[in-house]
Amino acid sequence: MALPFKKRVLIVEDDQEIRNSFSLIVNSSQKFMVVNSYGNCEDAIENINKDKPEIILMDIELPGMNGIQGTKIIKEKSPHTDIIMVTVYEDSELVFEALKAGASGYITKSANYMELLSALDEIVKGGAPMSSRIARMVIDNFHVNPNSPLTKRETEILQLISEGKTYTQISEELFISKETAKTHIKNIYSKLQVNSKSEAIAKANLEKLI
Amino acid sequence: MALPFKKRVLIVEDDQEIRNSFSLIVNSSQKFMVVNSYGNCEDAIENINKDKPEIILMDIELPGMNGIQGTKIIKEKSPHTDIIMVTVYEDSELVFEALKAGASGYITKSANYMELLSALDEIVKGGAPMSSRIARMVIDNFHVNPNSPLTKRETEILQLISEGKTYTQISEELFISKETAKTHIKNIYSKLQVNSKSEAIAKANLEKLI
DNA sequence: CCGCTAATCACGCAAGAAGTGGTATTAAAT
DNA sequence: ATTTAATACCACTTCTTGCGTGATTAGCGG
Repeated sequence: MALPFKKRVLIVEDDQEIRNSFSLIVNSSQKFMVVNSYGNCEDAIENINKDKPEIILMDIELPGMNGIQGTKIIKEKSPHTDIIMVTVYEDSELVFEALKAGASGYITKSANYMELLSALDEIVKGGAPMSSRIARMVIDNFHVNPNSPLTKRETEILQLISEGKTYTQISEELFISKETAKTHIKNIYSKLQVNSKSEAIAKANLEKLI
Repeated sequence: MALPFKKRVLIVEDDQEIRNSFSLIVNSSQKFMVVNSYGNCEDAIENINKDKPEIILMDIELPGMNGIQGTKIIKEKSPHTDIIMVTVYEDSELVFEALKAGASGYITKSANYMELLSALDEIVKGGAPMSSRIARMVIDNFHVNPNSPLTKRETEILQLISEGKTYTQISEELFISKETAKTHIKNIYSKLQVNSKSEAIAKANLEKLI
């Protein structure tokens, strides 16, 4: 393997021991090299244009700015850097926040030698390394509730509401009168116990009705 | 391994050859057995309570009802059956539709012996087998656009709008006057080129602004 | 220091959209 | 035969939006 083309990896992790152990593992590979490591996001952000990492292993719990906030800022400054979160928690809120912030992978600190390197490989080949549990969490998040209280027509209309359509547009699109659209929407509101379009959308997303 | 505890696998696939080859592979494993295989969803749905599969390998392109529609119906009738889509396409629309319908995995027909069995293993241990590209596609879907045209405050307000809040609620929650909330919302509308809350939500989701 | 942007606050008025509360008919499904 | 889903209309109220205008304060970068 051609040495000059090793992928540049940056580590952001406040625990010195973990930092060292990860560095050793990454550097042991023919394909990767650690360009730098920091104990906080602020330093990493400051030096991002100098370090030019292609991949960052990012802790979430950090002194000062946390890893999720840091991920957002780094992705703004360096959009093509892939970030893998490395954390002890598999808490669903944190996972989704991290993914929204721009993370492309999510592994736990218990990752061993092989798991860490295969996560890096996975990133390089355009994938998204995740533990089984995270993968399932993410996929489950897409699932639409099959036990919706809404009828087919109501769901159809709720869908159009979520696309930002007005009463008039909905009625035109479905070839029904505006009054009928209103009736359906009234029924949707009463079933979902809401009283506005945006509340209906919020509830629909929350309960995965669309 | 205890034979009576083999996991029950059902195959829905219209190509006889693929059906046979998948059957052979699955049956070759100590951990899985093919309980039945069908060339269309209709037959699979009809016999679902008799076959009692724990896992279904489901094709998408099928004569009659397609695999996505079939997945929806099967998940209604048998919520605990895990469904893995097996298809030639990795088209993003189809993938997301399949996941919304209730699929827990997504592999391609080119999957070999090992890939197929490890997908089944992955499902059994509560994961979500996917190819690298699909995993990335799914994760990318979470990423929030870091180049939003909106200011921090406007994003904050857009967030509240998406939660179904009224002008009054927004102003109360942010300790600002109703008039100020209106001003911000007007600015949001002009930046997003929309003219209602629900359109703003739609655009925000589309462009991943929140 | 100056200029810009963001964030805040405020008023008014008209038109249209949305929401509330009824009633009612028809077809399909059970 | 009864219920559910889908359709439609009316009347009335309230909220939202469009358009315009103006002003203050804080913070940032040149």
